Amino acid sequence: MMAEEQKPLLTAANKLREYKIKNTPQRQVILSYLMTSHEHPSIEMIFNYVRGNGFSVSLATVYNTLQLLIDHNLIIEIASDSGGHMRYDYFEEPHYHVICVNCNKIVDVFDKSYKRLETEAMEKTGYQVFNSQYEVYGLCPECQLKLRKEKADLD
Amino acid sequence: MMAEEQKPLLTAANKLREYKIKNTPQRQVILSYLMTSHEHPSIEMIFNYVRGNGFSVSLATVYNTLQLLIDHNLIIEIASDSGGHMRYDYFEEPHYHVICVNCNKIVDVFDKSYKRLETEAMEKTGYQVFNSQYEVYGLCPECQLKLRKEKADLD
DNA sequence: CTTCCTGCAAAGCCTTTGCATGAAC
DNA sequence: GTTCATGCAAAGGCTTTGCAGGAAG
Repeated sequence: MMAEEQKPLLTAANKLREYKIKNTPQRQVILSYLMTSHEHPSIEMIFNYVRGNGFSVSLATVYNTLQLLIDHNLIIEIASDSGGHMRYDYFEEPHYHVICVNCNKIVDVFDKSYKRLETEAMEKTGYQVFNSQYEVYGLCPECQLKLRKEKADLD
Repeated sequence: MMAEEQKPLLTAANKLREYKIKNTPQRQVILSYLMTSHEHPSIEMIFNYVRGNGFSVSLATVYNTLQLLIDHNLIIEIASDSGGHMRYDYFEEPHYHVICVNCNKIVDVFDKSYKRLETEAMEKTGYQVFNSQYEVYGLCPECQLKLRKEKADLD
């Protein structure tokens, strides 16, 4: 097992140091949650996670911290549409998201080929491109079953 | 010149009829605005546009109408990030968006090759895919100049 | 004639802000 | 010791809701 997986809080602390962001317990917990879970959590999930692990935190701090991490390009914001709540994701390896429109579960696909379009975008528009995001919307396998069953029950 | 370009309100009315959506002046104006302008307007821009053209409308109706059009897959919502305001776009021909992070201008690129990834997403995740969106973030040519000038003025 | 859209105002919710305390470096 | 993060509570802004009147089909 890799050291990083054993001490996520330490890994997060190091990452903060690397980016010259002042280390606080709240920031370490929030970042380590984003780095290790693959839940793409919402603000509320993050807030509950931090408190649930015995750390004090306020919503204001969650908002502040997420904005800070976004500004440093450590994480990205995902518009999860149905429900209208933003979700957050540690973004080291380029990947795209497949989002369930029913339960909002988000799955990663680690294929960065979509990044190739950044060049085309630059050439066709003259924009100086920094970044791009690809998102796919559909129904996850569980929700496909659930909805099929609900429909069957109506018959 | 094509007929559609001459009578945008009529075209919008027909589109509503085609989708079996009850025709009202507000809906016609909103849809025709989205179909003809390439501004990817925000809620507020739509509200002002409708009133500016001599039609009565309330914010509640703008929200209702946009949600209705989204539910019928006539338009899509774009998360324009900086500023946090949603933008709306008539979405007939598949295309992706290049968004200026400084002035929020959104430009279309009509290359649907990104849609090919939907198949991969389906195979890799088991999701039943409906839809996908690709967005590129950068600086538009005008803002590149503006920011370069501002920087020069500091010297 | 029935359905259901509009628009107002109120309610609701999420996010941001200001400021005092206290922690990080 | 200085800087700056935290957290509370209050303010702010956007979006939704309920309901009465009225338009669309």
